[in-house]
Amino acid sequence: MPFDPIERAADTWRARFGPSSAMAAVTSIMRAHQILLSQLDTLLKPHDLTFARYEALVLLTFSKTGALPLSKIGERLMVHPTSVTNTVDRLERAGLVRRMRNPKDGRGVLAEITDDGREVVDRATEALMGAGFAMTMYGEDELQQMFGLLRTLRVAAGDFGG
Amino acid sequence: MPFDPIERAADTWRARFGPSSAMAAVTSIMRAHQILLSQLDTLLKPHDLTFARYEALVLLTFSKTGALPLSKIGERLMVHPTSVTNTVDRLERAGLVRRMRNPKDGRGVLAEITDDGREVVDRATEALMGAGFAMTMYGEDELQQMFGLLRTLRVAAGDFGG
DNA sequence: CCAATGTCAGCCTAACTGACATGG
DNA sequence: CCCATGTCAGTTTGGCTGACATTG
Repeated sequence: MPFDPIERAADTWRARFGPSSAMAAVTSIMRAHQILLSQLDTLLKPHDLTFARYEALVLLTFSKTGALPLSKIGERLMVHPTSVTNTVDRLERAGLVRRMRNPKDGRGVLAEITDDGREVVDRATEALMGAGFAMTMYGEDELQQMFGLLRTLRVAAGDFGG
Repeated sequence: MPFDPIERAADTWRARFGPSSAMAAVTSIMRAHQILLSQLDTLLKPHDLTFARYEALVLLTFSKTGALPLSKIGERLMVHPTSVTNTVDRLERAGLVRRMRNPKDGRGVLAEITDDGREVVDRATEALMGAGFAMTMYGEDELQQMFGLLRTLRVAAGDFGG
């Protein structure tokens, strides 16, 4: 591929419909997501994790007791309740978390990370950090710039602050 | 949600593992993708399109004859051959494209956009542009900045230029 | 009685693997 | 003969809706 397909599309778009920078930015985000997910999942595959499951495991290691209500997990990772059930199901089948009744709320369920889970997440983290999260083409300032730019989108979507 | 969950995770991460800006940037891209896809798909739903199918249709309108080999579509949109087959299947079932034998290569198949397809893509484009591609929180300079930043990632992934 | 939590069944989308038929 | 193109079957993943039981 000798040319940038997104830039090419943006040029055609501009000639046809008008301003195209929003379309080019959106398409770039879509493609960046695809690239990163593919590379991260490849790094995580030897540990039998996907990025979604890895994120859930890391979140559990961040809590004092290693356990969180499923509702909290969904809130923090911003995923649908049924997706949390699904993710925890898979982690539980792999022996990386266990479900417990929430002693403080009979309606709730806690996901608690197991010793195996802690080992797996440590090794997976090592792999991801060794690969610089597939972002080694960026300098520190660029990474912060990207975080800042995208935060505008997240705020507008009502992710937080509100 | 009173605080930024990604920033919170980055702080915990930094205290635990060290530098976290790569992780924060990656997580931001993942979330941005999720937000945009949800909003764009909502805009496209009345037209019975997903963003992936919309992109394929637009690509066809960009070609002189309104037809492209499936292999070309996969290359431009950077998706797997079986995904192209799947996308074209759905578009064909909806009557928006039709399959034709490629006169220049007996192995190949062309997807050609139909008159219905052109009407649908025009109306869908109108909807997306009316909503500013869900990027109205950004100024022109920020959109270009984002495109430029993400291009570094796409180049590193070998998307083009080589 | 209403709200919150989580599960379940079921559906849709997209991506992938491996196998395969066809044609250059 | 090898390569390219596209399809097919089957698997995995995640996201969603709607219904439901349980508990606060």
